Amino acid sequence: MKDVARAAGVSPATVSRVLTNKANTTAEIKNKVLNAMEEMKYVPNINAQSLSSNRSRTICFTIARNPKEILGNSFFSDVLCGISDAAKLEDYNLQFALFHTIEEQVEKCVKLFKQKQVDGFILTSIRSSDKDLLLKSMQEKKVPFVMIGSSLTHRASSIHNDNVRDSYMATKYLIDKGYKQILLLTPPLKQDVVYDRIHGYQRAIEESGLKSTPEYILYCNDEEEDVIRALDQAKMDGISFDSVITMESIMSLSALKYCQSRGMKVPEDVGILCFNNAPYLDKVSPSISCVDLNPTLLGAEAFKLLLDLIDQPSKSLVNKSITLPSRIIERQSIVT
Amino acid sequence: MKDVARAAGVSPATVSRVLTNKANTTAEIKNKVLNAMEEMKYVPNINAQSLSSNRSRTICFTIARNPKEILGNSFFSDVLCGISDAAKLEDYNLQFALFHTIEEQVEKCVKLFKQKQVDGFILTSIRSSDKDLLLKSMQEKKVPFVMIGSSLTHRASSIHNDNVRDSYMATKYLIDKGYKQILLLTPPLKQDVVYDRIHGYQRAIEESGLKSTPEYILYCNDEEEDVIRALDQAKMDGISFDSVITMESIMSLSALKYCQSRGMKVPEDVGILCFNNAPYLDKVSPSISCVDLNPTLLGAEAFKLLLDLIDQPSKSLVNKSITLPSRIIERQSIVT
DNA sequence: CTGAAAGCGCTTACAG
DNA sequence: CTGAAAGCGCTTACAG
Repeated sequence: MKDVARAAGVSPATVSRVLTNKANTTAEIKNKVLNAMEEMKYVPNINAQSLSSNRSRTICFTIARNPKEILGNSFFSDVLCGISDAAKLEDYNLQFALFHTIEEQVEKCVKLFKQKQVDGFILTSIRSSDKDLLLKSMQEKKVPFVMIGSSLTHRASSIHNDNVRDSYMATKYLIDKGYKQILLLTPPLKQDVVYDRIHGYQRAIEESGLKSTPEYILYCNDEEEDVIRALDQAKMDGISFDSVITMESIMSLSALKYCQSRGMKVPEDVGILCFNNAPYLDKVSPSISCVDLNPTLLGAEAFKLLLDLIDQPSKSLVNKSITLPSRIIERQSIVT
Repeated sequence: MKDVARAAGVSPATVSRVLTNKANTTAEIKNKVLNAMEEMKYVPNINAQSLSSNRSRTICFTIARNPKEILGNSFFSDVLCGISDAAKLEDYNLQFALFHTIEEQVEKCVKLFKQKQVDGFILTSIRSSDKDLLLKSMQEKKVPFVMIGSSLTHRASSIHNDNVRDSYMATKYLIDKGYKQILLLTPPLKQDVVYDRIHGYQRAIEESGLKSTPEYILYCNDEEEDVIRALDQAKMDGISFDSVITMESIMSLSALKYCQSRGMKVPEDVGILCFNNAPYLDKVSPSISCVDLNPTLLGAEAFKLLLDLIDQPSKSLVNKSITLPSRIIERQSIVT
């Protein structure tokens, strides 16, 4: 920097000023400095900048619990792409952290912030049971963060889909197609998204004058054998169904496999619909319809919201919450 | 830090020494300092540390070109998990950058390093045509990096599978199962991995006394319609086949769909095998066999190698290259 | 083994 | 609008 200052015939302070683009500077001087920087291929030391300004221009995207599973889910990959592209536009760097326990996450996030290594966080895949601890800790320490997903019990800035509405819409869509006995297949996770979707599903069922029976909600893990077992069990319990909604896209493959192995035709005998788009859904036969949540946009909006929080901490009290639209992608697994 | 020093009754320098764990310190003093840090919940400012020590303890994982496609591939998700866990053990932070063009990547990587924001890079998904520019630029600027994948024409530290051997093994495996007309389905990418696998495939064919015809190597994109079209074209060209190896796991789904729609039974009429494991492969019917490349280990090893490079730059001339084992996961798409 | 001091490369009130 | 100076919070030769 000193060298640039000398080359441009000004003081280091002035170089800093054109760099930060803050105080007004004569166009002439500004150009001289800019040229000098160009010629010398000057690159400012970020650490020095961060130390002085107390800002790192780095945010961190975190995934909690079972990172491997979650990351393999293309939903999160897309979110990550959205964040990355949005961050690039603002010249922010993106850090990435996977956690295996909630305690680890709390500790590390607070530490990263105190260390001034990271200005804020985008939190995702938080279990309901973890939210309490995590959100409270972050808020106490005044760590800026945005959550992907929502919470009934906690006030926090968040970006999310309207899970109740989406699930209502999905269920309604099946009903409109003539399906009457709709199974809801869900992982046994205590997450708000699960509760919300169950709620939306029930609302649609009831509104349509169909009978809402809790037995039609099946809890099972997303491994194939779990899905098959759950469906077999339902059958044995005398539960007949003409369609299935799965909460994870990967579960829909197992549902399809089940139907095919049991001689049920998809979509005529059984319709299949899942949440979240994924690259394999249109490559199986029949291809599987889904509710697309627009994860890339979700990521981009999460970044923008976080930036607002970082820039204007006072506003963080407002806890802005943004709901994004989603849509149904129609494929062969539902009758037309 | 000053406060800690005061509380412990020592100088800041001493605090720094116990922090960096370098110079010898009396156990007694060390404990006093440690206790003081604990009590005050002292967290060192990373930026100051980095500024002084010229080390950021941050590495960056980069994905070049079509990040969305690539990231959705569970291979890279697994690599990322491997890197993340390995980095955590060494208390390193992980930064993440997606690039849309090679020029962008070169510029940004060099900049991040010069800014002292990042100590080194893990490079992946580099096209052969980009390698020249990228590797040369990084080496010229003395930016430490490790490449996932290998290169014939460039000397660089890398972690990779032996693609020739893996492909040879996969082809041999099919031949041993009795398949005689093996189609190789590959994306039209100018990447070493593609060349190597073609080579291994040809070697196995020739060695087994089967005739090696270039028409059995089909180039097509991984979209469903591309795969179907390629297979239809082959058929029209009078190429009959009893098995298919696909280079991308997602392509195997389309190959399966093709066979099923044309009344060919898998695995009896046509066997299917793909490279890279993926969560959906065991959930389709029949489930699809694959060559598992052990991506998590790949990521972990990449990190370790990079760390060596950063710690001992002199050794970077050695360009260590590590080859990891892979294995075939047997599923239903191949006869037993 | 430890302390005082200089230095890392920036930013930003404070004067002018 | 600009410069001189202090300061950000560490590390690390240099003495002792």
